[in-house]
Amino acid sequence: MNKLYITNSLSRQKEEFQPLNPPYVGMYVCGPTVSGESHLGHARPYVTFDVLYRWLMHLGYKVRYVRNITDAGHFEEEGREAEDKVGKKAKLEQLEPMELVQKYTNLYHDMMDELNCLRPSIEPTATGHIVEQIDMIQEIMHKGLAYVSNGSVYFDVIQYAKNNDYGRLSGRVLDEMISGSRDLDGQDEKRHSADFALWKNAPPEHIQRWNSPWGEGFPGWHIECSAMATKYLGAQFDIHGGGMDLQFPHHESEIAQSKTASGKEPVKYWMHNNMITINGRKMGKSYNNTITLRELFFGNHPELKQAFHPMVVRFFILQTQYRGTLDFSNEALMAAEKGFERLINTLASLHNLHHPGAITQGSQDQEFKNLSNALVEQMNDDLNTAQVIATLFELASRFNALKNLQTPWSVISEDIFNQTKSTFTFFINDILALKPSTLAAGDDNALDQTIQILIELRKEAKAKKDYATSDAIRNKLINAGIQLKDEKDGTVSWNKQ
RNA sequence: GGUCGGAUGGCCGAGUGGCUAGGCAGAGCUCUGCAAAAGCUCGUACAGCGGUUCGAAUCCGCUUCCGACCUCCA
Repeated sequence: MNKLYITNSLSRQKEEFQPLNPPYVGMYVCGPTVSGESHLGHARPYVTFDVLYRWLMHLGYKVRYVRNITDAGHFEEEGREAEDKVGKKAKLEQLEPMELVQKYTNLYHDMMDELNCLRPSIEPTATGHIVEQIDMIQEIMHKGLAYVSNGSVYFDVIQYAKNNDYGRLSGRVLDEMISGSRDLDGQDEKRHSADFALWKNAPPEHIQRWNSPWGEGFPGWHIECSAMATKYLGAQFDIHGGGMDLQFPHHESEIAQSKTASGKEPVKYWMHNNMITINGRKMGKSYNNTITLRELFFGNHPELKQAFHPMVVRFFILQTQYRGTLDFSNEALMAAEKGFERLINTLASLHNLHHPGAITQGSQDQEFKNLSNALVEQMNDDLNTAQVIATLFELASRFNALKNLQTPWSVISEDIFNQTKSTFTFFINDILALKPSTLAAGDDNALDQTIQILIELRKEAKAKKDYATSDAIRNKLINAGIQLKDEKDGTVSWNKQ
């Protein structure tokens, strides 16, 4: 498979990826609502689409990656107590909305850095695009698919559905949604329960409010993504990503808005990552079962037996293909940690492993080549990072065997070795983007030189068969967090525990 | 209630008709002064019941259980 295939939620099938305007690719991913701290569940889409972003660039595409920051309050509009999340929290904490939003935005950025996610090309904020949102709402009104009610503006889903397939993305049938909808207690300003807000009139106590042709208010839940995606990627773009829980109503409504405004199908490929579960249930605010990324990284949570390094978390996420659910547990994370360390240790030792030369044809050259090729095919097959990692482990075993002289060098030619080594390194460093979690030898020159002195002393003791001294040096270093390893070739390496 | 998706060895997770991923844990072996690391070998799993087929974890039907969405949610 030389071409990239991705599962398009629109067709529910794997489709060959063909950009609208190669080599350019426009990719929009729904970002966080910065009214609270990012939790483990949030990490999944950002890691997933970070890998996609990296892979697309590797394939030679020029990618504009847009990921929004939702800093305008979304609200429980059908609940009795409609409320602005950002506004409410701000009052509780006695903070300015902007201050609160800034705090959580900063935290979010820090966590993304920890997870080694590349920053997007553009990171637009909802509050920074009120004008664009109002413009789009007016365009929709001109098209006759929105109406004003008590200072709010609603999208007329019934009217839209007469000429469009509302429900195509999420596999819903409008009639069933109508019959299955709940009693709304007559508080409804909407003509129909399926309609959704484009603009909401702001009650007096609402902190975030902007002037609009319909009075003071704030934008509806879905309009920001339509407006900002259109602004930065055009009326039609290639990829729109996000969590599966956003498929309906958020993305379905986004399509309706954008399509109404521009007359065009906005997105060619919709991609949705599955949820992270905990004890079999989706991790989410409404379930009160979230573990924030900070808690995870520091081990500050009753559910956690220990802290987990961000790279372990990234590895854990990538061990599953993005469309499957991923169940959190301490045991699963700890297993991931062990595996991750093995892979990273191999990578580190590979850096200093060189082919002895003089072998132009190895008995297993073909196998090494097949494994390298498999990595590419597995990425192209809907980003199957689970298989990629499995293949990397197979390569790791082979490299370790070569390093420890458990396999003769005759199995591999110099060329193939160098190629495979570079592919292996590239996939870990640049595609999966996993960084060593521990300080490798050499990163700290002073420490390394200090330890080299101790290694020398121990070597002298060993030469005199003074094992009491040599073992004492090693054991004391272990207590200090430094592990010495006697390598097969007589050298001694070390790493931090 | 409606719509959709799952059920894989002790655990996590790949795999859409035959070639029985991978990781973690476990057992054994090799290497080693001892460690650590590493390599090799082993366990032969696919919710249940039927069916299609020469052959099914993989296709079809039924049953049981679980989850997601339908309301803010990555």
